[in-house]
Amino acid sequence: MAAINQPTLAELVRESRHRLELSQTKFAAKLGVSFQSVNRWENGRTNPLPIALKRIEHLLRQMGDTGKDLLVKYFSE
Amino acid sequence: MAAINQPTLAELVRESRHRLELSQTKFAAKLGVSFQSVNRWENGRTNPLPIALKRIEHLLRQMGDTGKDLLVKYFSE
DNA sequence: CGGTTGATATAGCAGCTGGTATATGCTGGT
DNA sequence: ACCAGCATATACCAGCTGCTATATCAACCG
Repeated sequence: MAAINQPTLAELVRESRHRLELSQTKFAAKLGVSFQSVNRWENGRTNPLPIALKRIEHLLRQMGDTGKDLLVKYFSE
Repeated sequence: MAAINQPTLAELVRESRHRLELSQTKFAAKLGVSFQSVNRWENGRTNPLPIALKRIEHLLRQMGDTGKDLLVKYFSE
């Protein structure tokens, strides 16, 4: 946990989603949130709640090497 | 997913937590939410967001037989 | 060309969340 | 008896969420 919080939570979300090759709608479904939440995160309008960050971290872990650098960059600690 | 939503989400939360023998604070930490959220859920003041329900379902699945009946009762579908 | 479909962006609003703070009761220790 | 610690309950408020709805744009297709 403990993702960096500035200035790039938006990047984390968008990049994670792109690496999974999912639309905002499908990524949202995978996380268990609404598509609007993902959209707002990516456009910097709101920040993900901690439980959502935890899910994103979990997805990155499941991706193996594909998600490793993002894990290090945003969840190191 | 698709937990029943009435009249007993509060019971689901409290019962799940009790079976894990955790305080509200520790259960909250396990879920990735604040202790206040768990407290509000158990006292019927608010309902868990979908992503939180998903986490609760996940915990119940990890509990094996201990959580089986709750899964059936609240997450059947 | 016009129509449809999928993906994205944005708004408004009721309801939920986390942080901070206060209060109660209970247990264990001095 | 006093008190520190823990678990619980509740309040307030800024920020986030889901829902419903609208709008734009690109790709496809008849």
